[in-house]
Amino acid sequence: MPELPEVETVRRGLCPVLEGRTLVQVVTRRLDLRWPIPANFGERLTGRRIIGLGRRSKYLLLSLDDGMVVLWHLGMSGRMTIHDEPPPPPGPHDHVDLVTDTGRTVRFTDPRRFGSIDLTDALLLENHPRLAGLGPEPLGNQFDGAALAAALAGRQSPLKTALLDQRVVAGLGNIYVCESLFLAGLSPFRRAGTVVGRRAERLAAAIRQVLNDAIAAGGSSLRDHRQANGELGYFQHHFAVYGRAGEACPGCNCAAATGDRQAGITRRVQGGRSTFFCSRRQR
DNA sequence: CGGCAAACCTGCGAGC
DNA sequence: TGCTCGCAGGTTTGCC
Repeated sequence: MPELPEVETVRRGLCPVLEGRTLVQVVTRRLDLRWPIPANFGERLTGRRIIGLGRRSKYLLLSLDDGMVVLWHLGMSGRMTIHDEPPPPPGPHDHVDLVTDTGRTVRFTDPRRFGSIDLTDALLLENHPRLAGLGPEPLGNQFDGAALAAALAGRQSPLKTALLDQRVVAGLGNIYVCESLFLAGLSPFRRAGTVVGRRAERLAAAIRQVLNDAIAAGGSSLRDHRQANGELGYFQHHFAVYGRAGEACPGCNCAAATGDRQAGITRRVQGGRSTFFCSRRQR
C-alpha cells in the first residue's frame, strides 16, 4: 500500500475536489473490504458537506458537516481517482464512488480489498480502535530522537520490525523503513532498544527526510499507487535500497570499484517481509 | 508481553 | 499457451 507519503499525496490531490463540496450521491458496489463498510454508509454521507480532509498515519480523514468523520485506509492496493462527469463505467474493483455537487466523482479502487472505511463521531476520533495507540506522526513536532528512543526503549526485537510497529511511530511501511535505516546507517537487525542518543536523533532525522522527499516526489508508484490526479509518483527512482537486491550500494560506490564483494544491496526476509540493506554501511 | 506465522484478497512476472 | 509458485506498499489474530 500506500505508506504515509502516498496517503499524503492522495490527500493533497483530493483536497481541491472534495473540500467544501457537498456529496450528492455515494455509490457502494461492495461492502466487504478489510472490514465491512458501515451499513447505510451511502445514505449517511449523501447530502453531507465535506469540511476538511486530513490524515492520521495511513488513514485519510474526511470531516463532515454533521460532526462525523470517515476513516479511510487504502490497504495494500487501494487507489483514489478523480473523474469528470460522467465517470467511466466501473470496473470489477471500483468499490465506492463519491459524487460531488460539481459533478466530479472520486472513485475508490482496491483489487485486494485490504482497505477499510469506517465512520465515527469526530469527538471520539482519537479513541477509535484503529487510531488509539498509534505512535506519533513522524512529520509532527512530537517526534524527535528522544521520543523515538523512548518508544524503542527495552525492545528486544530487530529495529526493522519495531519501526513497522505503528505504536512506535505512525505511518511507516516496508519501503520507507528500509530507506530510513539505510540513510541513518543503522542495521535492520540491531536490537531496537540499543537505538538511543545520537543514533536515535540520526534515525528520526532520516525518517523525516525520507518521508518529506517522498512526498515532494508525489510518493512511489510501484504497482497501484497514483496521485489522485492520475499522475505517477516518482520517488521509486530515488530508492537507495528497496527492491535493489544485487545492485551496488549507492553509499559504497568506491567499494564496488575496488572489487569488494561484500558491497551491494542484500535482501533478507524479516518477519515475513523483505528487508533491503547494505551490510557495510548499516551497523 | 514478545515473536512469529497465518489470514484476509487479487494480480503479476518468472519459470517450467 | 498454460500452469504453479513466489511475491507485493498493510494490519489483525491466534498460537507458543
